[in-house]
Amino acid sequence: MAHTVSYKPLVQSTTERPHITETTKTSHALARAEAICRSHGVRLTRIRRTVLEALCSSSKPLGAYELADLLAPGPRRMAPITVYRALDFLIEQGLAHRLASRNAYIATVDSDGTHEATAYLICEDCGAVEEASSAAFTGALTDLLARAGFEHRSKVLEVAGRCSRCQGRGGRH
Amino acid sequence: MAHTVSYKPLVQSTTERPHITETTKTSHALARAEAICRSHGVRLTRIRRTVLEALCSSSKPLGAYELADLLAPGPRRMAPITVYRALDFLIEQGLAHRLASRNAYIATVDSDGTHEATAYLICEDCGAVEEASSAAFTGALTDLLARAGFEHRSKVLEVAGRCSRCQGRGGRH
DNA sequence: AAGGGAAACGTTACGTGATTGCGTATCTTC
DNA sequence: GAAGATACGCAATCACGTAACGTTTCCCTT
Repeated sequence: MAHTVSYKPLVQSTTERPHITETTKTSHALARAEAICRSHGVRLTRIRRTVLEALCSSSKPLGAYELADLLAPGPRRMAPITVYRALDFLIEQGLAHRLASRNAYIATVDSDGTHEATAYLICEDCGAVEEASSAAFTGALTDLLARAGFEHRSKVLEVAGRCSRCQGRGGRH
Repeated sequence: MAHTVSYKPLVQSTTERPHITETTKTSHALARAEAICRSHGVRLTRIRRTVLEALCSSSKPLGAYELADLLAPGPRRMAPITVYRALDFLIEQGLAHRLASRNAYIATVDSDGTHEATAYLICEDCGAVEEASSAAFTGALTDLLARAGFEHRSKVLEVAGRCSRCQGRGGRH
């Protein structure tokens, strides 16, 4: 079956302002993903890879339906379930992350297996998201959980506000 | 117009295991809510109060549609938008909190206006949620944000796992 | 008390995010 | 190359949240 995946280079929509060319970042992340999947004994199929690529090359988190449109534009877009399955896989492997407060997904940047607590800083102006962590923060959170006797499985630390770049640009547009 | 609000005492659904009788907690919270609303110059209407009561007397977070059913059971349940409006109000006043990772809502316990960072510990076994915070945690997060030059507006700090009580009960049921 | 403006609520419909169920294809292993 | 497991296709549906617009209630002023 031919089944061409009409995948586009994912230029940022022209209404956005791309910060940097993300090609390098993307290829790095992909190489890392390949390695991780090999070591985990799981398959990074074409769909999963294209979803990950899309997440990597976007400067902002993407919704599942947005991904569906990006990966197979036009009237016959990818079925939601297909995207969700790919996302579930990527999240399980620690390659992507779900932003619960946004119903959107981003590629994980760090994730070197270091068990650091990561806060996601979501800019409400430009939509960009950056990961932030520190030893003090990780320590304090770990301590907090220990004292509560809580056995954590997943942490969702999301902070909404304005990134430093957008603060410089005066009031909210 | 008669328009009786068929509000029931909100006994927990019998399939759940209520930890304690929450009546005292609820009345305390309601008194506090009244006071806060008076001081803010806003109105704690009947709908808003009943929604808050429901949240207080529940041992686990409630979804908006769950609330709609609780507050007006039967075929003619409360319209979603009504519940959402009440929830928006309660959240604005700091009386309730939205758990983004769960699409559910809980009554705020602390909220003495202290600007502490609060983590919500969500037990995946029993569904209970507890608030946790510490000076170290607040400090570390504040520091993290400052160093990133990030101006925060709202924080979502949710940790999923198993509470101390459920860990005692062996493997996940 | 009458009136006028704002806030709260009712009703309907809709948009988006996410999942269920089931069948088919593809890969892996022996 | 047959069997089992994994991944994907397809359709329908559920769950969460919001838009738009009209009506009621409250509160303040006159």
